[in-house]
Amino acid sequence: MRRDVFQAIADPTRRAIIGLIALQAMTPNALAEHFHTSRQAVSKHIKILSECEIVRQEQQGREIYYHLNANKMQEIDKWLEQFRKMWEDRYNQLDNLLQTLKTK
Amino acid sequence: MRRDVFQAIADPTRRAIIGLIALQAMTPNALAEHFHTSRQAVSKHIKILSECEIVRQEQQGREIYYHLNANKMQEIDKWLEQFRKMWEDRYNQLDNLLQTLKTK
DNA sequence: TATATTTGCAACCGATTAGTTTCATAATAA
DNA sequence: TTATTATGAAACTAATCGGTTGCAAATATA
Repeated sequence: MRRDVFQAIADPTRRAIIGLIALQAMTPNALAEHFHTSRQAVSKHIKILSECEIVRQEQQGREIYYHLNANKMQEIDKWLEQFRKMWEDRYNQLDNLLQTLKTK
Repeated sequence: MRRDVFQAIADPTRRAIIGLIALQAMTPNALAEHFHTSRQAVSKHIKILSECEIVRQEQQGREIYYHLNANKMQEIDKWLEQFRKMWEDRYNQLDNLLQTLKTK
């Protein structure tokens, strides 16, 4: 079972879950209300996010609040670092402009 | 067929391909030498990267040089933007420190 | 021309994915 | 105690994924 941040954010539902709990910690039930899938399906997504430490749980009675571990998101940022100079490069900008004109 | 940048970078081989062509445009054959898979398998990865515009091809005779479209990488950076304040937040840093101590 | 090289595509295969339904457990409420 | 509620886990399924082999087309070389 491959379980890393990149595989975790590949799914659009999981990205949405991450976006939601970034604003506010939430329970699985509360999260499920935002999607057109079952509560169990959302729970499976949360499990994947837990396994690669993108979320942390905080038990409160029978409810479990899931928090975002933003530091894990930083791992993706770190990988992007090697390309950052490239998209800021003026030659790359020009190349992009030419490409855009070509497709029009 | 879901085909977006996030799904494209989920596979470690594809991330390696992206890393390689970021340094220098390469042909599929040259790329395949870096992996323990067949040339065709690498070609399939390139196809996926092409379909979501992460790479662009430049034909030269019978060879095809694949270039990185760094601007597409920027899309990921844009998504990360919403979390950037969080991991830079000193409270998040403290939370992370406490979590580290707890697991030791 | 005949041959070798570079590449993409199709068909196939086993493993994984994202969803479902059903069930068990633990905490709260009547 | 007896529901009710919140949750995770198990079993199953259709679709997708990442790999393979074999083949066809186009270009370069002998």
